[in-house]
Amino acid sequence: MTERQLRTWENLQEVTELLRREVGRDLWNDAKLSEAEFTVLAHLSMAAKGTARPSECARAIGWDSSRLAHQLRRLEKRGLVEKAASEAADGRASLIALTDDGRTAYRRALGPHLRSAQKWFADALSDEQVDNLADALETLLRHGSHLAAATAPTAEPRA
Amino acid sequence: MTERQLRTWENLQEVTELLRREVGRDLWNDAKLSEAEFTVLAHLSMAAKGTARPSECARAIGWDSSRLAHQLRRLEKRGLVEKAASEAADGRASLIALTDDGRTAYRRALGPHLRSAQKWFADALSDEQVDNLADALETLLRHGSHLAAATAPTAEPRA
DNA sequence: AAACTCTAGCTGACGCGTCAGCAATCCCGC
DNA sequence: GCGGGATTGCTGACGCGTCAGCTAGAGTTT
Repeated sequence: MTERQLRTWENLQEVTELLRREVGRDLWNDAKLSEAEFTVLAHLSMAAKGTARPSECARAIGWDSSRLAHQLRRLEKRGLVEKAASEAADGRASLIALTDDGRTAYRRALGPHLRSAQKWFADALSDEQVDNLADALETLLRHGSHLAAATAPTAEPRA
Repeated sequence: MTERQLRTWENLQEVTELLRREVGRDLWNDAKLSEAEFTVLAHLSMAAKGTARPSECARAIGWDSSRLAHQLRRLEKRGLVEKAASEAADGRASLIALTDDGRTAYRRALGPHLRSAQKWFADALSDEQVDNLADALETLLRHGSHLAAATAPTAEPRA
């Protein structure tokens, strides 16, 4: 790695840690939600009737099932989510549902959260910078997904 | 925020979470060190004689003192760091020192860690993409520091 | 010197995220 | 039908990071 690449890599870590912390703090101050809680509530709010299966939800937001299960336990403790009876044929399936409190909390959080992202991120960059950043991120994402697929945790077709 | 800005913001979060996880995993597999441990060991390795004051170290790596204290406790438990007698005039000061194990662990981790960063980050991007990314990150960092300074936790000159 | 304030350093509580591992269910080939 | 693998969902352990709050020494004010 060149000096420039290394510096940029370090900068990436520094910037993302800063943004993560500050936007997370804003979200907590504005709406008493963590970023993780917001993410789950957002997905459930999109879903028809505010219900979803854990596995489907996990896939949609890119988490593993364990991470989601832990988060659901915390959300349930806060009363923002509840387990619903699943009518699926599959006996393994369960169903999670947004409570009224959960829906309200999400609705109240959405606006401030977007404003916070704008304040810390969008306000800083020109249109051209956004385009360039988007390009680099897409490249990194493709590259990363490609590499990750090679070490796939999902059953790999035996070579 | 425009649609494009929002998508880029979401992509930024997704990419950085991916890189954080994968590079962290590599570091653990290669050298049995967490990213946080590596960061502290790196700073102490730079320092003359492998010793530093907590406050100075925290400032250098951009952590608050609490975060560093917790990490030092874990590092000490692993025997990679130890408290040294401070000869400073200031009775509050303490001194932390790299142990031999700590220095060895860092030396062994450095190469693989750089290779991992190259694999996940530098290999993906063209020189031009790196330049553009560096530009955007610098802008975000300046913007963020500026905003953070306004909400300064450090004693603000009374208005 | 007493009182105030600032700085250095630490700790406990708590939410987050990874990993290893478990139980139940489903599905497929025999 | 039955045994083996895959999928779904969960849990406990443990390291990380934030916050509130504490002690103690240092510098300043009155």
